[in-house]
Amino acid sequence: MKRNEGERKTSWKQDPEGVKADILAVATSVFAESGFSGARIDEIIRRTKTSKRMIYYYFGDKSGLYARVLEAAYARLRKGEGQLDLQALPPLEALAKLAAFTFDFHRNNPEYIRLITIENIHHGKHLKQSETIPKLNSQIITGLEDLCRRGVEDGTFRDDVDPLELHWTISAFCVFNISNRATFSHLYGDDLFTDAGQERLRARLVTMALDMVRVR
Amino acid sequence: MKRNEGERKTSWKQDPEGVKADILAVATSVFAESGFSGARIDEIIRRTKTSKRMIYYYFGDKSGLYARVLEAAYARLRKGEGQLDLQALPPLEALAKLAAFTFDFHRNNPEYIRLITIENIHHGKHLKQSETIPKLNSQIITGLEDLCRRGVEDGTFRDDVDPLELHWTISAFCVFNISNRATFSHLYGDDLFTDAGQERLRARLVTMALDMVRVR
DNA sequence: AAAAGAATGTACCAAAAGGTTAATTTGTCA
DNA sequence: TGACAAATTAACCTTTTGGTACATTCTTTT
Repeated sequence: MKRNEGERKTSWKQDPEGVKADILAVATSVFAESGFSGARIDEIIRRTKTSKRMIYYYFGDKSGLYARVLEAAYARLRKGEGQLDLQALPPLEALAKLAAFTFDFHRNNPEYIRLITIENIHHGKHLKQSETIPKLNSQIITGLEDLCRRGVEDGTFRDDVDPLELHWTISAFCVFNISNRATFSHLYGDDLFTDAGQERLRARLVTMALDMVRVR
Repeated sequence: MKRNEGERKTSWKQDPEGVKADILAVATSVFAESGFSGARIDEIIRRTKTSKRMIYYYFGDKSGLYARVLEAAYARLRKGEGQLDLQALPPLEALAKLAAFTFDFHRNNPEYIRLITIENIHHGKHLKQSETIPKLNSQIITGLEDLCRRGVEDGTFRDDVDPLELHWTISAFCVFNISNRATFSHLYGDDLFTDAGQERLRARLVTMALDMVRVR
């Protein structure tokens, strides 16, 4: 695949969307792997079919690229949840499904969580530049509000449940599972990160979520 | 305070421990503020009373310095817990105290959590170099094992409680509260991070911890 | 088909950043 | 007290790194 030294690429197709998508995909991996400051523009470009110039042509600078990567990560994270169709289920079942799904989804997509963790290290400064992300995320809260309202109406939920607190708790569980895996497993062993361990943690989360809302 | 240009410091006291402590304290702040790759050696040294050479003299290189910073952070984190004297309380009360204390302690010492989060971004590679940290952390688990044993004996705890899972859950709650604050509060508002909100979250954690172990 | 503009590749640059060299001062011990 | 080791300072060096200048090729429009 490697071209000879000094040989110049003498012909190509214009493909702005393809180039942007290529860069974004690779940048997602590299940023998730090494953090914002640790990621190297040259490393990103090396794994890409295009040239360094294109990053600056389309994304302005390293921060701009990271902001777009983060945006895409949030979009895909919330897109999954949106497809759950929680309205179709009784409230308690819907909550159980949401919690279990979130756990699995984060587990299967650790890159997104890592990007969010990295963003927190940098005090959320790229997030503040985005206009699309806040809209995306309000959906999950309105979804939970809906769920709680239905639960209260049919008598299965207590009436003092805070949807935001519920979301916070589920997120804490699912995010920690990814973001602190390296140190936790090194200090305390792998037991909770085996398939069996993860199933136990997921069951624990579902139990906790249901206990938070259920009438006593 | 600024000395004139070119003026050379012509007299000083030797103070290895003081210099090391100075560097460690400043490096803790700078690493916690900017991450490992984002932190600048020059910035660390600028906030220090000593000169750049001293970092390399005492800590080898940037990674070595970070490893020591992380070590110190873990030590102070666990030291707090060690002073709780949980043996003096009935198991359920002891667990409630531990959970609430951990929540407050992490909240009051966000730098340590940030350092651990940063270490996770870097896949725990500095942690692997440390020999003292694993020993420190095993204490918290043996403490919880003790607690569970006492609880089972006096009939207040179920007999299938996993101390490690308990620790994992408490950590998830307390760590997420710090590590994801920037993005969470930006997306969903500050409500849970006000004093009142934090009290609710702490109460929630205690409830959850007790529910995990209590006989039904 | 010519011109204009968008997209792309290559070579290069200036500054930043981690790290080192060499000299100077302080402390210790025979 | 004088030599030797430890501690410290200031200046310097090398590589890395994000970013840019400029030329070239593709695409569209007139």
